[in-house]
Amino acid sequence: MSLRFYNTLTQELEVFTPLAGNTVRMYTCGPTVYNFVHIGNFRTFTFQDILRRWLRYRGYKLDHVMNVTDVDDKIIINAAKENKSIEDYTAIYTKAFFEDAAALRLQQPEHVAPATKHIPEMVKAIEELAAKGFTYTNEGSTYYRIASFPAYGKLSHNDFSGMRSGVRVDVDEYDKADARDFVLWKAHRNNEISWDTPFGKGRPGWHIECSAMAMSYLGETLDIHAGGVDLIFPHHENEIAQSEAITGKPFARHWLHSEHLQIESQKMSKSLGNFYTLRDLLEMGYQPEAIRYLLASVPYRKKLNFTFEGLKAAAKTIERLRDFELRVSSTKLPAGRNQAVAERTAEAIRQFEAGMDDDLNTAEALAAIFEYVRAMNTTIDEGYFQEENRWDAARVLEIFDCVFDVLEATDPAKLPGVQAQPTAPAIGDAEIEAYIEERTQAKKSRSFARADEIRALLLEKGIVLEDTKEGVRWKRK
RNA sequence: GGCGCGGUAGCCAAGUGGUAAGGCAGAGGUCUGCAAAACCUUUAUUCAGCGGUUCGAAUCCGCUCCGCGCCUCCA
Repeated sequence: MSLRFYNTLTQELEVFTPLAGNTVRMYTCGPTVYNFVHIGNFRTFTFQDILRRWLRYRGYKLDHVMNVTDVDDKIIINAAKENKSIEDYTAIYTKAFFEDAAALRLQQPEHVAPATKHIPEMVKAIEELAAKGFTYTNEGSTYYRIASFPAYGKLSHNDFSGMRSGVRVDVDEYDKADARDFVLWKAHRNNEISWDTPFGKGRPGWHIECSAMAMSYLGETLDIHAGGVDLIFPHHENEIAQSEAITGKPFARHWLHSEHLQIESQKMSKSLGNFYTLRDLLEMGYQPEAIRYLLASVPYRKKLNFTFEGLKAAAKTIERLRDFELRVSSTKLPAGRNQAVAERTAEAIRQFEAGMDDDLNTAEALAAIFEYVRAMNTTIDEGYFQEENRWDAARVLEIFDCVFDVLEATDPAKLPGVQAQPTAPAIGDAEIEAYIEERTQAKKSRSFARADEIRALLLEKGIVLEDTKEGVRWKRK
C-alpha cells in the first residue's frame, strides 16, 4: 500500500509522490510570535512533525520551510504596550516557541524563515504582481485585485464569481475596490516599523510572506503545504492567488490541513478560562511526552477533544510501553530465536506502516503496537520468547518511537518555563542496590515488615521495586 | 444564508457494505509473603433519532436533532 494523503484542494485521498526526485519540498505556516503559542497551535505543529517523521521513515529527504511571522498588527500593538522594539519583543516569544517545540520533541525544519528577514523577496513578489496587473494602490497601500484571478476560491471551495465591486453597501468604509481584496503592502503610519520600497514606505501584509518565502526557498511548485484548517480561507487561498498569478503554475500539489483542538468539548478561549499554553500544562506537572502522545494519537483531520482525563490516560499508556521496553531488555530468556515471534513482529510492522500510510492514521498505527505488546507479553509469560527475539521487539519499539518519540523520559529540570520543582531527594544507584540487598535478606529471614518498609522508603524517593523471577527490578518513577 | 467537519462503550478513539480494533477507567480472576508488572475474563445484540435501498448498513440515500469550524488577517 502506498502513502496517501487527503488533499484539501481536490477533496480526495491521493497517492503521494514528490514532484522531483526523492526530496519533498514542504512549507508549513509557523507561529505569529506575539505571545506564547497555545496547546491548540501545538496540535498543528505536532501533526507537522509526525508528517515530517513519516516522510523520512518512508525514505524521503526533506526540504521543509517554516515561516515565523514576526511583524503584524498584534505584535506592533503588544510591543508598543511594553515599550519594546519589534525585534526585542518578538525575540522573546520566538525563543519561547522553539523551547516549547523542543520540549514536545518537534524536529526543526530545514529552514526557519522570519518574515522581517525576507522583505526583499516580498518586494520582488509584489513588483511582479504589479507588473502583471494584479494590484492597485490606494492611499499608499498596495492591494491584490481578486477579480483578476478567476480561480480564486478553488481551495476553500467557495464560489466568489457572483461577487463584484460595489455589491457591498459599505464598500466605502474600506479603502479597497472590492471587499474581498486583500492588502499586499500596508502604508506606513504613525511610528510603526516600516521599510522603503519602490511602491512606498510601509510593511508587508500577512499573506505575501508565505508566497514569497516558499517560492524563494522551494521553487514555484511545492510538494506539500500544510497548516491548520482555519488557514484554508483566506490565508492559503490568498497564497494561491499571489503565487499562481506570478508563476502561472500550481503553487502546491498537496494541501494538508489539521483540525482544531477543543478543550473538554468546548472551544478554547480566554473568557472560558480553558486557554492553555504548553507551559501551563507543564507547570501543572504533566509530562511533555504525555502531551505529545495525546496530540499525536488522534488522527490529524479529526477534532481533538483535549481533556485532563485523556492526558492522564496518555501518561499511563506511555508507562505501559516503557514497562514493556524494560521487560524485554531485562528479562532472562532462553537462547535462540522463536520464529513465530519473528513473524508476529513483521506483521506488527506491516500494520503500523499501513496505518501511517493511510493519511497518517495514528490511531490505527498505535493499535498495531498495542496488539503486538500484549501478544509479546503473553509469549514472555509462557516462556516462548527467546534471547534473539529481543531484537524483534526492539525493532517494533524503535519504529514506533521514531514517529511518536515518547519513550525517553524528559528531565524535569529541563522543562521550559517551569520553576525548579521540589523533587524527591536524589538517591544514587549504589545506595538503591544496597537497600535492595538489605530487603532481599529481610525477605529471606521473613522479616516482611522491614522489607515493606524499605519498599516504601524507596518509593518516597521515586524508586519503584518490582519482584520478578530473576530478582528485583527497579525503575525511577 | 453559503461552504466544510463530526455525533461509535464511563472517557478518548479505529472501522465507510459482510456482521463492532486499540488505549484509559471499572469489575472478577491467575501470579505474589504483600505489592508492582504482566496475563485471562468481563464492560456497545449495538454505532444520535426516524425512514429507505440491499440477501446483508455503524458504513449508501433522505429527513430530523445535536456539536464544531470557516465565510477579511485565528493552528
